Amino acid sequence: MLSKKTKYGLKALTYLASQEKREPVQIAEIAKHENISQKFLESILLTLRRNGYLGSKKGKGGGYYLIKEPHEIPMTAVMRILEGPIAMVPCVSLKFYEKCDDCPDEDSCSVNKLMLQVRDANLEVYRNTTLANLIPAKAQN
Amino acid sequence: MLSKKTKYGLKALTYLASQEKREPVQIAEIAKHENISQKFLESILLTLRRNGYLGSKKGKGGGYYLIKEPHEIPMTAVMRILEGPIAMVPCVSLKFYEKCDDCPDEDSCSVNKLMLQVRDANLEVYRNTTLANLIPAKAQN
DNA sequence: GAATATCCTATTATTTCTATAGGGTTATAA
DNA sequence: TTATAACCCTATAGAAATAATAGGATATTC
Repeated sequence: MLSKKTKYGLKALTYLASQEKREPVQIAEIAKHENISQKFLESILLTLRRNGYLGSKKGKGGGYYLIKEPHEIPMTAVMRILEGPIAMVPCVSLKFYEKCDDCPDEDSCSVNKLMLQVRDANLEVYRNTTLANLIPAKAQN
Repeated sequence: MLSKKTKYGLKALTYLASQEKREPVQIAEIAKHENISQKFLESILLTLRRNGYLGSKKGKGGGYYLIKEPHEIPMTAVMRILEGPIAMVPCVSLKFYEKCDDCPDEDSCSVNKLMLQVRDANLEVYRNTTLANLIPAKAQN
């Protein structure tokens, strides 16, 4: 299951990307528009800012805005920041690799074999999709 | 993350599939060979039996065995039985569809759009993989 | 009928996820 | 410089899912 954190983060990013101008958008506005708990969204946006995808401005007229262009934000990055590993098991993870305690030999492990394929299939999608691809047609003009 | 339930189930199925004869294998043997808690494995095998993939025999010389040939057991089925929906969000699930509470319009939802592609990529893998593909080379003779 | 192994239900333990609370800090406008 | 409106940060509690355990019932073999 996709966590709400990731779901909300994606929605917020898309909302920011579909803005005509790259001017700060208040948390409250995003939260209201996307039906998200404001406090929860706050922590999500903070995470995205710390990872270099959002900028923020304090005080009156402040808010969050995209630092990069939507087509420069690949889903691999977003997923890893918000959801964590793309792989379903640590033993096939590129960025979060860990050996399984219970598995003596990865090469002969059926789970490893299957999950390797799944990882590659997912990576293919995430690598070929950027935030720009997620913006609804209506707002793309 | 892949649940342990699914992981253990896959390992058990592979172990059964790699047996030379389709004779009952005891839970204890599978659990020991695959480093799985026996009681936990018991409930997993029971689920697979109830879904028509395993047969069982009680009493001495009893155990579990495959009912179908490995190449007749697609990963789509195994994953749905053990892990649940293949989709990461209910609103793109083929077998477990549910509308999102928070999302007014699926067609314009960026999460929906992305997760649809992810689902299709995963389905492609699971549909083209059967239990037979997971058996280690050593045991395939 | 004794031994063996599955069958079945219920319960507990653990972990992760989601959200909230509440205060603190900082930038901006007037 | 004061009020305002935003961001920043930590802690924690509630809920849900996952993982595992316990104990007895039932069926089969010898």
